[in-house]
Amino acid sequence: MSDSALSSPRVRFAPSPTGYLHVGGARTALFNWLFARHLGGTFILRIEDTDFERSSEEMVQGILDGMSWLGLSWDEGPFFQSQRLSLYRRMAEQLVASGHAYYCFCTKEELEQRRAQAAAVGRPPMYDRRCRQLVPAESQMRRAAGEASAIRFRVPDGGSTSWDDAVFGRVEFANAEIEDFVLLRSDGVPTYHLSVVADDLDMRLTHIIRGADHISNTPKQILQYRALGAPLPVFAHVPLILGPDKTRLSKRHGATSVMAYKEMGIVPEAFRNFLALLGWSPGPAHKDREIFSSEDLIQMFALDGISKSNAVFDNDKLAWFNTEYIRAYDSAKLLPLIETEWRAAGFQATRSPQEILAAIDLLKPRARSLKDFAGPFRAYFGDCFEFDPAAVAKFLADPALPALLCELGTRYAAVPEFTESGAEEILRAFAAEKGIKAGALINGSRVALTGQAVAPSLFAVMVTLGRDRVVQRLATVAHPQSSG
RNA sequence: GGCGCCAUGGUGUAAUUGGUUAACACGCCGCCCUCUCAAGGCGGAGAGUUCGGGUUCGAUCCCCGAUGGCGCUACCA
Repeated sequence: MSDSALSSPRVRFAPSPTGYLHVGGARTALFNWLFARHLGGTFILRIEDTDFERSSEEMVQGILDGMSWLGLSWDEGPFFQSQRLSLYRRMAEQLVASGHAYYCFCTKEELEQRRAQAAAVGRPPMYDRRCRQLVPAESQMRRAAGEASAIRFRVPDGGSTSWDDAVFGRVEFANAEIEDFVLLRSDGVPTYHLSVVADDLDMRLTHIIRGADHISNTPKQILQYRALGAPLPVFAHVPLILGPDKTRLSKRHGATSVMAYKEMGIVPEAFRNFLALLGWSPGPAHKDREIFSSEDLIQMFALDGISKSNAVFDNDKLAWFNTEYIRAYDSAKLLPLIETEWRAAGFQATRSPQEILAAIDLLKPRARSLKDFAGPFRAYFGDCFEFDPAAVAKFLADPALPALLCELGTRYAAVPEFTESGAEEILRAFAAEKGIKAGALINGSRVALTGQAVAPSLFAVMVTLGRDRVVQRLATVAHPQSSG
């Protein structure tokens, strides 16, 4: 690695648009981004869409959306491999010309058949290298005759290929274990093995930070670097993210695309913070802290903090990060996120901006998700809300209560000033006068005012709602059907 | 099957790189607070570091083996 690699590294995130941005990919992107930002390097986005069958534009958009939701900005790209095919073909031909690759005329069907045979006999299902023997003249003739051919890499017969992984240390593979892999398919489309190194080289990448599922592909790529006489980048393989059952995270574990978490009401910074700490740690100096802003993360991030073992995705921990972030957010910063939820839920806030901000401040300490603001917290932002049947059953079951609440409302209507402490005094005096427990009145009022059994301190709620609304809602409990 | 990688409470991570009763967070349980639910405060359970051998005065840490998990094993990426 050259000095310039350290002073201004170039890294990339290279997803293939065969699915949405999933959490594993998002974390790989995050680590690349943090690494680049930490060192003042360049973060490149490259879309690996050489599998035309499975790639789609919709998925490309989904990946871009996921990236921007997480705040992962890229400096170059997005580049599309589908638009760079000539580069790969040129490199494949160069490899043929230098004797590092050869034309293979075996058809897909033949290969499959031989693989099946090998498996039946218990032999390793590697390509038998039969086209390696072909003399150039014959290859040339068959190609001229229009016979389809792929280009395969000529893997050295003996020895081994190794590298010093920034995460895993020295990793070594015997060349005998590596088959003569296909570089260029017979239709002229490159395989992953070719296009990654062609692009990583062309884009002058200094560090390849990617999932550990690529470890066994790495020697195939290193062999190409060597054949080309090109310097090796630093490889850093990141452990995988597992589901609760410790198998690789997949759809059957539930949400797997990052946008699904957005839709669950997760705040992007919470998700980013959570993701950063999955398989990476800032080290003992920061071991007692877990809430890190992106600036913190950028400042602390280093490859040597990446763990070697796979990590289990823990929804509870993510939920905790989410509550922490929602609570810490300024209500003004929270508002646009909440407005998005309202729009999605078809809810219209009918109160003034100041009232809305005050209500957010009151509610955010007990929000688990942004969704709460468009669901159970509706009553604070408008008059269109529903009564939770369980809450009604729990605190409004006493048939005498509605009339009492209505009367309490008239007391409130009569006082000159409506304050938190004043409202409490009135309620408690009223309870004493009627010979009932204040708690019954308080709990009943809460349901009457918010539709919920759970809410912040009742008198704070009252002040936030404003006297008129309080009086009106206490009165309407007597007629629950006109609650809307 | 072959090859590669990994292994600290249920989960995520620490442990001055061989040196105390293995720490922190999430989750769980209990108590306090209290008008509900969170939050907060206090306390608790939960690992002797997958197992078995070594090396060493001493191993979470080094070595060997076993086991388990994961990854790769395509003209997918």
